[in-house]
Amino acid sequence: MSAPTLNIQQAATHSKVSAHTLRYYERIGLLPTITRDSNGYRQYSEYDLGAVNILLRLRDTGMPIQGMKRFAALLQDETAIPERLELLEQHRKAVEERILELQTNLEAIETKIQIYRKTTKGFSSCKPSSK
Amino acid sequence: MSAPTLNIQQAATHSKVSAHTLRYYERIGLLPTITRDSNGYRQYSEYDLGAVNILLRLRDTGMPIQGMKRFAALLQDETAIPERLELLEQHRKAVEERILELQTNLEAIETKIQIYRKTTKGFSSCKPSSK
DNA sequence: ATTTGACTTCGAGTGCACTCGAAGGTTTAA
DNA sequence: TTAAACCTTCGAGTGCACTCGAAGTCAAAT
Repeated sequence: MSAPTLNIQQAATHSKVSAHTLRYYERIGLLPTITRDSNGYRQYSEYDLGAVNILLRLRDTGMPIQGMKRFAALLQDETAIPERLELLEQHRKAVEERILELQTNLEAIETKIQIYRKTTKGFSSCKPSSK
Repeated sequence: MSAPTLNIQQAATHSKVSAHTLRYYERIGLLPTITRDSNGYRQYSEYDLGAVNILLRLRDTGMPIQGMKRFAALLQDETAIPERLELLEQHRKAVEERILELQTNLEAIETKIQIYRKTTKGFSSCKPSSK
């Protein structure tokens, strides 16, 4: 058995993005390795799906398209493992900082929630007794 | 002593946003309580700065402008404490989910980092001995 | 008296990341 | 053989959240 390939709709379903987005990513250079069948239809290999997967992880952790392009370029250079590592480690740091920032802001919101809870508690204490 | 007010530049510096953004927020209805001096200059009260602060917390945790508008409207209704509470609690849930999602994606990225580290380790083990 | 600099409104422009739709080619099923 | 259900390219459109700049007003300093 040869390596199975997926068409664009299957790849889209598998990766949880739209086919439109997969075409867009390819045309801006994020996915340079997608091959075509005799009709010009895209064929997504296991490798391609892996590339889509990591790119979406980067996107979903806030990396802008420009950063994703840099990583995609490094994926094309098999000797660029240290550079990939550096990019990912820098990004990991950025994401960790982003999580901390979210947690800080979340705490401020929770403080506000507590204040509002006390306010409504004050009102509810005026409710008539059960008797 | 009367309540001190800040001009737009001071408010911007204090809140870490641009004066442009403060005017934008006001004109889209996020800040309906800003008063003006005799020249039409904006005066930011303590209350206004508090409103800006919570709105920015909401923004920085991913709430879209539409949601911020809803909260700003509730701030105008002093009887709407339970509604404010509900909005903030829903948002808190959304932020907690976002943090979990970030952590999941971060783990996937860290797995990739580990793989790359092993690859480079393989190469570095070919280094000549110190003797 | 005039220059500096901070403020005002208003509408237009920017950057990002898609998202869509038109026009056309191919395979599949009725 | 013709209709449906895919796929293709291409350029244009969308939504979001600002961001900017022009034209004008006003107060303080030179």
